[in-house]
Amino acid sequence: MDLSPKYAPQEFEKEIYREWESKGYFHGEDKSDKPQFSIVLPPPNVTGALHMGHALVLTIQDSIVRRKRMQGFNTVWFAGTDHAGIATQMVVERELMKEGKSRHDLGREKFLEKVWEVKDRHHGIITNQTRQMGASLDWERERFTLDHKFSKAVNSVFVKLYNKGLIYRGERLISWCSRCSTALSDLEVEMNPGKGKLYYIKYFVAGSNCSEFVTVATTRPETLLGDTAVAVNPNDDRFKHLHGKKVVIPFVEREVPIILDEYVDMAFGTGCLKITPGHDFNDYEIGKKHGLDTITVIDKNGKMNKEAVQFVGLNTKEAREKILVELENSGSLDKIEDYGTTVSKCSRCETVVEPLLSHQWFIKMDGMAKRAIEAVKSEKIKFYPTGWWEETYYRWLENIRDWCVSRQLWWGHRIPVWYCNDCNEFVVGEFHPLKQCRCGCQDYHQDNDVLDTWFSAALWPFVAPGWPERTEALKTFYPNALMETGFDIIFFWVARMIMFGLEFMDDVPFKEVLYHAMIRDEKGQKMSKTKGNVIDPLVITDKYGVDTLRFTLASMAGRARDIKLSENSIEGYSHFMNKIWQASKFALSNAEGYDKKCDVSKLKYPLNKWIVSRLNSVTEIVNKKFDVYELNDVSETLYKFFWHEFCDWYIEFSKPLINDEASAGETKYVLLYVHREFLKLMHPIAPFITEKLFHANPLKDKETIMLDAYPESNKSLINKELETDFDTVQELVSNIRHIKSIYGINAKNDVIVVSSKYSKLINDFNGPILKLATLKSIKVEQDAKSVDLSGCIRAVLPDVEIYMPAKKFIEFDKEIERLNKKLELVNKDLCITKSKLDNQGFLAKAGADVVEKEKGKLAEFSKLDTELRSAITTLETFLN
RNA sequence: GCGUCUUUAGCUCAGUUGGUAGAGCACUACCUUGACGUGGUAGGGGUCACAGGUUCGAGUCCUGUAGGACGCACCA
Repeated sequence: MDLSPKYAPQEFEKEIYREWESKGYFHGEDKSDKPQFSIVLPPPNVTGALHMGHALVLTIQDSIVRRKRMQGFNTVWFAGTDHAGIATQMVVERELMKEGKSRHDLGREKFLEKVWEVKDRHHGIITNQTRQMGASLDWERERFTLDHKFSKAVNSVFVKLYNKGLIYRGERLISWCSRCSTALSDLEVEMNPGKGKLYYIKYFVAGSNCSEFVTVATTRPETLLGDTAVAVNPNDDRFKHLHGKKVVIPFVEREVPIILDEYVDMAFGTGCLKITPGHDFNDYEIGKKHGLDTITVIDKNGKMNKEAVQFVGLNTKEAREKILVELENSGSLDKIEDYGTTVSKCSRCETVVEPLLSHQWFIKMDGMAKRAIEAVKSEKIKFYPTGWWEETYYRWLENIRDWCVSRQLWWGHRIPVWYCNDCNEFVVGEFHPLKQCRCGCQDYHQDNDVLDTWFSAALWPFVAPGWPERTEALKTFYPNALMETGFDIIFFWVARMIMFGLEFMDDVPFKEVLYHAMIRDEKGQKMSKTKGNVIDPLVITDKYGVDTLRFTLASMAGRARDIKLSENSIEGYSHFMNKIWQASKFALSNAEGYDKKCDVSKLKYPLNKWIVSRLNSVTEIVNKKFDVYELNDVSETLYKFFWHEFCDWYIEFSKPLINDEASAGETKYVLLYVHREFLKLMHPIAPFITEKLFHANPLKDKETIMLDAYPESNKSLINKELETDFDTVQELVSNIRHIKSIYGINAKNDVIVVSSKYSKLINDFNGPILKLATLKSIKVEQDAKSVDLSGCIRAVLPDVEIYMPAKKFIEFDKEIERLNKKLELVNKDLCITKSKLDNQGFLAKAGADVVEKEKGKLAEFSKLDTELRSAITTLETFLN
């Protein structure tokens, strides 16, 4: 097969993916003798376009999945997309807004038709982009979180929870977004610090004829219309004379009691707190405790309602301004201070949320939360990276509040509750009730609200394989082996999946959870369209190839919480892909004449033994790191091995062997063999380039690399001694290159090496050393006596002395200076080691192996020291 | 306020159970070496935030201080 001169991924990626998918390689079996590996894709929003976050998810999960598949697991990666309630509805509402229309102009049915159209349009986009990333998802099992069967599952869950008493309908204070016009759960509200003011307002004591008053401090004067009490701390002496009295709320002229509650902080503000149970969560609690009325003064559109006397119809901001003016005029406004406060905003649209009293559906969480905590504590579920998220998870679950699951939207799973048209009694059931109501009426209407998107998402691990049907797939693939997701949705999603999994399957939904980092720009800023710092994965893959992006992301997927991504770093990794391409070209163009019967366990040449040993050592590390999901280490290990061992040393050393008939057959085989095995190791992270090159390798042993076996380390092929020896050879070459570089010697020259220990080794590698160190000849001597040292540049490494006759280059003073520098370094090492060994405490308390090691070092450094000194003395005699 | 994490070379980060600090990028010099200039070779560059403590020995363990990030809860 001819390979193009440069790495050009655009030429083969799409075709390879098509081939994989059409041959059904991604599909796992419902029933199989093989062990299962299952994982669900966190379903992307149907309306979203692929961004770097997706690219990271797909890279990590696909890498893990591909390796497991290669390891022989019956592997399924469940594909799906999310209907994403508010987000999707907003997309369509925005489209309508351009025509000056609202969803109410269309009506529920027509509006939903439109949303489905949008869904169908976008679905193809996001799934194709997902394919483009190389994701080996089981598309045959693809689901949509609002498909028919999913709805069945959702209804069934709702009804079961209701029957167990875990779902209830209640009138409560909830966070309301007036823009989205829906209730939100606690998690969908973001608290941001903001600048505000603290207003001090006088409330006159009833019956005092405006002679007596209390001053309350508030950040939201417009809510005073809904005040139903004023609270003071019972221990506060300043207000003892007012206990039992009432004050008059301005404008509405309502008399409300002064109540006593320890909640009030005497030191803050005036020590006097106005209570508005209808528009503040703390006040609501106090109101409940003291049996106060709850008065709502703001409606669902964020406007003042009919309770708001002369302010009816104004929005809250207008109302505040007007109220302040009037308070000022009447002398009731004491003062205004700047005040740093927190503003609660809708996480979706950033509208300020209003606490509102309304009827909603809630799920009781405490019981399920306890089980969910236990599942992690008992390690039925293990978190990766270890030791990071457990605390956060426990804390949230320990303090969990009931989950408000109803949303006043149209797009989503409609709540399976039917109300009698006559008496308003409701029936909870999976289907429209057939029986007549207790009141005798037959007509029902379904609840208008839908469920929080995360309600259905929480069912994903068991609905994906078929629940509520008891399918074979469900039996095989539940619990999932792994859940992989961003830590930002640990509460939204992970915790809830665990709770629902335990509740409905009586088992954890997955055995391990792997959290990945957030992608940021190179400065650590969040990527956002408004900031203009977005790196589009599709632009990147067009330019550098999918494998480049995947490898970059994998290299950065470490334990860190942030990934700072720059195009620069991506470009760097594209060089690695090119390196693989180029080295492959070399290996493959030299394939002709390889020894077909070669057996890697019976190699003749040390160089070939060495690289096979290294391959197996690296394979061991890669597998170990893969097992604990440290993809950054996997990538780094592969990068270093391929570039700095296979290319820099093995390929270079192999050249003389390839040109020698005696060694050519074996060396060519090993070249191809290591190439093929490397491709397999690399395939999970960089699937396309490895598949492409695999087919070009004559040793290819499967129709696709995807289904080939992932390499296992063969320990009998690891030769640590040889690996260490080879380090010495590398050192030798480096030292010679170093001297030559310093003296500017470019020509081939002669070198004498004195070493009793390594003479055989150096002779074994004679040819390659000559080539890499650019030498004419290398002469190996057992001892230095037979060597004429005059005019030699000298280098010393443990058990090896190097002499380079170079009289015409040598500058004796310069050379002495160089060696003295070396000596200084060695002496520093020597000192440290000596002081250790002189230290009685060290000798007494350190482990024997450590002491031995130090002694070895001492011997080595002493020897270097002696040799360097003698070299310097010799040179000095030349000087004099 | 509480919790989790973080501070190592100019930048981005590794650093296993404590045993003399590493990589990539960037930088400097040299090399038009038949796989690759998207390359090669050599090199410079670090009081491991600070202060204590444990230890024969601390980047690594403990305590505190100061930066930084995130999460949770908030005093109206």
